[in-house]
Amino acid sequence: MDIRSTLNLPKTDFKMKGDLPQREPHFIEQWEKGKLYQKIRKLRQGGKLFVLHDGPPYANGRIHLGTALNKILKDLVVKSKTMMGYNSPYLPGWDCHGLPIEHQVDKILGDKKKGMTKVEIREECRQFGEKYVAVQRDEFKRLGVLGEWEKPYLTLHPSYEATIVNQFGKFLEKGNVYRGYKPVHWCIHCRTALAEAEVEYMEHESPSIYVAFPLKSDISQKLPSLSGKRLYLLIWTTTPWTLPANLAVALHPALSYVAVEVGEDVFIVAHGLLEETAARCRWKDYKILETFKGELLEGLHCRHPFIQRDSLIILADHVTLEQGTGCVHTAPGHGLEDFLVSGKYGLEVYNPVGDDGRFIEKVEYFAGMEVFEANGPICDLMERLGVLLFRQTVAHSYPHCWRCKNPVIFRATAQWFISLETNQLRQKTLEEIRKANWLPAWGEQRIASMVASRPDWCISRQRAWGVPITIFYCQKCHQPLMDSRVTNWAADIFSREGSNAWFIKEAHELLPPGTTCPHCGGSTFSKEKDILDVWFESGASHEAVLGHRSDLPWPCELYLEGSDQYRGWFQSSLLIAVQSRGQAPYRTVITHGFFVDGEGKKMSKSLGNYIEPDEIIDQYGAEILRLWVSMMDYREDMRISHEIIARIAESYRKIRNTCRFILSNLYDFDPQSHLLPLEELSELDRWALFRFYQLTDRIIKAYDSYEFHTVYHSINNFSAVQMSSFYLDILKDRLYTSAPDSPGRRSAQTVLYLIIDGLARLMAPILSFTAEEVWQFIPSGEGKPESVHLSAFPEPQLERIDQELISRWERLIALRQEVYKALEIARNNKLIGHSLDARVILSLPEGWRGLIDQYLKQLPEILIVSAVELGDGEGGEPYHSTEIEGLSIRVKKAEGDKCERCWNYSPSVGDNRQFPILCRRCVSVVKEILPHL
RNA sequence: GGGCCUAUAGCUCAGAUGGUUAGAGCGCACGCCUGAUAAGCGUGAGGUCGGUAGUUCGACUCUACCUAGGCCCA
Repeated sequence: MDIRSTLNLPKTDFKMKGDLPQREPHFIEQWEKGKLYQKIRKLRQGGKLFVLHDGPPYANGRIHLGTALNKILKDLVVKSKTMMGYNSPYLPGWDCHGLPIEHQVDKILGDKKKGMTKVEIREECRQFGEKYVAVQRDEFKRLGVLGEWEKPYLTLHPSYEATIVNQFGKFLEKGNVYRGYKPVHWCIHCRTALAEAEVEYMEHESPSIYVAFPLKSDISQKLPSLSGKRLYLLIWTTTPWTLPANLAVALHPALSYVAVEVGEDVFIVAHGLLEETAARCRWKDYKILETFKGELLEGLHCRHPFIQRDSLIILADHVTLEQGTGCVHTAPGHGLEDFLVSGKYGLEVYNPVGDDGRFIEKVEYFAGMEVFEANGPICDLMERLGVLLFRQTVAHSYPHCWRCKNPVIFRATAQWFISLETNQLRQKTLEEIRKANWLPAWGEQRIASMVASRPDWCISRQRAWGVPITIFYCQKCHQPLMDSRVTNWAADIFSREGSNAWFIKEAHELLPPGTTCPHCGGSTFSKEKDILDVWFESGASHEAVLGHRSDLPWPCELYLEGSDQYRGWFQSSLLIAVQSRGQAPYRTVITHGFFVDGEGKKMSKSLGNYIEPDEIIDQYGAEILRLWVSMMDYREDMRISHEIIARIAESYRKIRNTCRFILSNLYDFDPQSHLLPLEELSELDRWALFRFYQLTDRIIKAYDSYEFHTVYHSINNFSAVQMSSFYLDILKDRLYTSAPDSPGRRSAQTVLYLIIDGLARLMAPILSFTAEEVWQFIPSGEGKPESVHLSAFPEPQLERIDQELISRWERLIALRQEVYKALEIARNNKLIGHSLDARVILSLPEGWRGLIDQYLKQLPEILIVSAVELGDGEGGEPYHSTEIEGLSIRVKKAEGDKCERCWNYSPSVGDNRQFPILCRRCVSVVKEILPHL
């Protein structure tokens, strides 16, 4: 007789090896063909809404780990909310306009661009953007992310463009839009503004000069000892050509300054830079007359060194002791920091330099001169005037035009701004920040302090690829036509023809008929050339996407992006929403950290620590990437390295194998007919089920609070500890050796079925592929949906849990751990190999007698040994437990022979003449299975 | 340089309101099994909690500073 054929050994087609890179695409195909996403929508129709509004990624390249991580997190949220019963649609979108795309297209076009019209260039950009939308869409789908991929929202859609213009109109309408000046990088060769991304830093030679600004104000009140002296503030600069635009000298409020007497003159410089300055200016004998903080001089005036004009002394935090004199020449029209600080003092953003890089007419001495050429003459003049104390040439890193490679200048140009003060926009925005829920909580303070201190929003970009700023200029009086009626008219046209209309049509074709200039009555207009900042575009997404469909209401529940978006999308969205609706577009904002390498360092292609999503997907599967995302606490930076990925892949195998083992023992289980009620389950099985209920509760709570790493750790622990090493290990004997339909076996199978059914659901948001695969192998219970993603999380059923039962079993487990230490010693002494070789003799402390008496019969099963006895036993020193005081354990070789069927040792083996190789228990089972024998 | 954040075993995480020998899983080492087998089981070795100085009877947990790193600004 073949003994093995009388056993119920595990059987399954569920593969031990995941083969995820091969298997996953099949599931994606299956989901698409089966219209899974649409079925989910239908199923959840009418359920409570939970809308995560997708922040549009930028469509200018393939996805990287950061984008993958963001999309996976969103998918975890949407899937988990869906399985909690919410109706949680996911409409993805893309940011398609803007410099990064135009810049790439510029590179591709090269010189060809010069002969092209704006419309033609824009067409190239559109194709580029759409190409990457398609690429990224496939990459996101490959990650297992479910959503409305067929009809995503794109910022280049005509309807979206119209929304942008409408939203701009809201700012116009309330008077928040104004025209101002702001310094930008400017290439005088190409005669164009450059973005930061378009300048390259290269070595450049500049003059390095020290210039004395005579103090004009009377200082005797503040520093009487200096009264009557010839005082100068000494500044340092490497751009003499910006001196004609000097309007101020900045000091640091808290730094220490000195007034040093050198002959007849007294110079004011930072104390920390005195030595260096003195050496350069060749001051042989100098004397410190006074020491004071920079803030003391605030508001006093100097004279400009060669122009009949005053220069204000101001305070600025950007003043440092790195180089110079601690007194910083400030030209609001030629420096960003200068510009920002000068706003506080109401200084004019004065720019005396034209598009061609030449000084304008009214500049004394240097009108018409090109700025770089003016450096020498300016220094010569100052030398003659005796205000130049030092002059040298230095080589330093200086911005150059990425295209023509010439040095660029910083020059204020006309820009459109949105005022944050008009209508108390800043104030209202801060109030809305307080009302929203920020995760992590510190995010609230972070964005609040940013909004509180940010300058007005500069919305102008001197570019082609974007939505135009829909403002016209009267040809007659040159006043801008700022009217939301005009804006909305343009929006209407855009909604039909797209924003290209602005570049194709003439101004009069874009204006309501009969439009006249409110200032002069003029009726001919020209179009603004600037386009809108792309942050304005993506910031309008809530208006474009939400509030138009019943399942996508405004505001939404959640925004979920990287922590860089406090400055970006969270803020631009908020400003637009507050302006237009007086309310934040989101109730909750979650941020995640950035991915870094195994040492916590930023990844870069040049450092060689860069990992592409494809590397992981091709080698391990998207599932491993999903598991990585879930394992990490995303609120902090997330480390990734080949080691980390390898670890994850290993833990995946453990989870997969646990599932496989459970499935392999359900091959003959039909839940419809074999499922036993709770009361008929064995105590151990109930223990397992209760632990699973607890797990369910913990996991659902973790999902609900977006703590996915807790889900991962819980599942991991459960499958390794509770299941694999304890429950399943014990169960093998019962599953394999009992009669197939015996109550004990069906009891175990009932619990295994309930656990695997629930586990598949609980892990589905994270392990979307594996859960689906497992799902297909689970015997069909009542009303089992075709996809795990159409199911719901299991009920925790906490009320069914018998806490006392659990406590009793916790003690039994503690005992088991101690017995295993004793078994290990016996194993090392070659007394036993397998634990079934052993007979265990327990000597119990007082408090354990009752419990063990109660479970004595079951102990061999629980301990997986052949026999357990109570008493002191004989021979040698027993193992004294360190964890349970008073417990000692003896391990002996089991008595009797090994039953060839169940591998337990028993004196009963050999008793039965018909089956001499079987123990008593197996004899009866075999007789039951094979009654004819 | 500024704002915000992070720092617990090789890896990923736990460690309310400060209080016994700092926990888990994985990995690792060694062993067992060969009826979960490119699996399963067991035992064990690994941290003094980034550093320094404080507060306290007592700090991984509070304070300051420093170091390393991240995001955003400059």
